[in-house]
Amino acid sequence: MRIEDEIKQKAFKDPYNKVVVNLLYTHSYFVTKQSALFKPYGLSPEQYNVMRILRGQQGKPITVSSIQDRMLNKMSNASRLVEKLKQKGYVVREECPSDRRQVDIVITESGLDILNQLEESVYAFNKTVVNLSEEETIQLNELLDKFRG
Amino acid sequence: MRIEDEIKQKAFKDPYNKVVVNLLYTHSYFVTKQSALFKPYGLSPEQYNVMRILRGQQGKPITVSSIQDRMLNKMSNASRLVEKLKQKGYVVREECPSDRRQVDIVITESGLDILNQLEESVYAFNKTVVNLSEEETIQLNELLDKFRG
DNA sequence: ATCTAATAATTGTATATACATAAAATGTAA
DNA sequence: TTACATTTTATGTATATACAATTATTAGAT
Repeated sequence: MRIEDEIKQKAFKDPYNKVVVNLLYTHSYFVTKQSALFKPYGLSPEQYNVMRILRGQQGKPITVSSIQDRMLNKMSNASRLVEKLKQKGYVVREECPSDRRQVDIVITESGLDILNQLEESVYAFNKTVVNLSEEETIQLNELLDKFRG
Repeated sequence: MRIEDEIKQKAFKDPYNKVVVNLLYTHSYFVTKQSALFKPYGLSPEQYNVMRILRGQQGKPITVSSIQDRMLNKMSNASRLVEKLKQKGYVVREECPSDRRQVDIVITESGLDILNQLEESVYAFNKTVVNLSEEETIQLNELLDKFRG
């Protein structure tokens, strides 16, 4: 459905102003659907994402600021998010030996378990929710990459 | 820059899983930049959007629930957002005569003023921040529209 | 060695979001 | 009319976000 019809707006000034609204609206559409996926596990989407970052380390510790760098939402608070994951037992936090300012984070077995449990349903959900052919999806990826300059 | 490099992830399972991350990441990239635009005016992006919805009514009142329908973020709280705009003097709220459950909202002169002041810089910002040609932008709009099924 | 600046993480605070519930008004059926 | 469900808005609450400030540590300059 055209974005103009969805939000009942007559027209946009130009494609640039339209695409900005389209990005915001499509994001909201997606995260609203996605939230149901994570809710049963007591994880927020960004918490899931951080767990994936940690798993990608394959046992190697990663500091809080490196997590922050890789997070999808740069403005969120890695320190507090990690604290939430620690409370659930999904990560451990330990002082970095080489630099005592830093804190090393590692995912636990329990964290890996929950990630594996979630993984298949996340993959299936993503494929289902994106109403595009594979070629269109590749094209959309290219345009989004270029969008950010 | 490719999303894999930006978030330092090696690869994605398939284009669908990649495009989901790309959408979230690009959204965050955009709203982070955008926030500086609205801050001097004491408005959040969604507050600006609601003011635009109200202006689109051309003086005709609109109910809180109709505003909610047209908001970009469906989960946000139109009632409280309208209250914030009222506190700033940008909207007035009055009981709907035909249905006393409903509340009619109308933008004020002061609200229209601030909107006009913001408009040019928002248009210019949007055109600048989107690093795409006009054709690519049109294509991205089509793909986002289709994305939502 | 000491002073200063820079960095890493945490904490504080105000606002926003997500979601459930409540309160008021209306519509409908008996 | 009464009873009950539905609709519309507002409120309550827990969590998340945005951003400033603080604390602790390290790096670099003199």
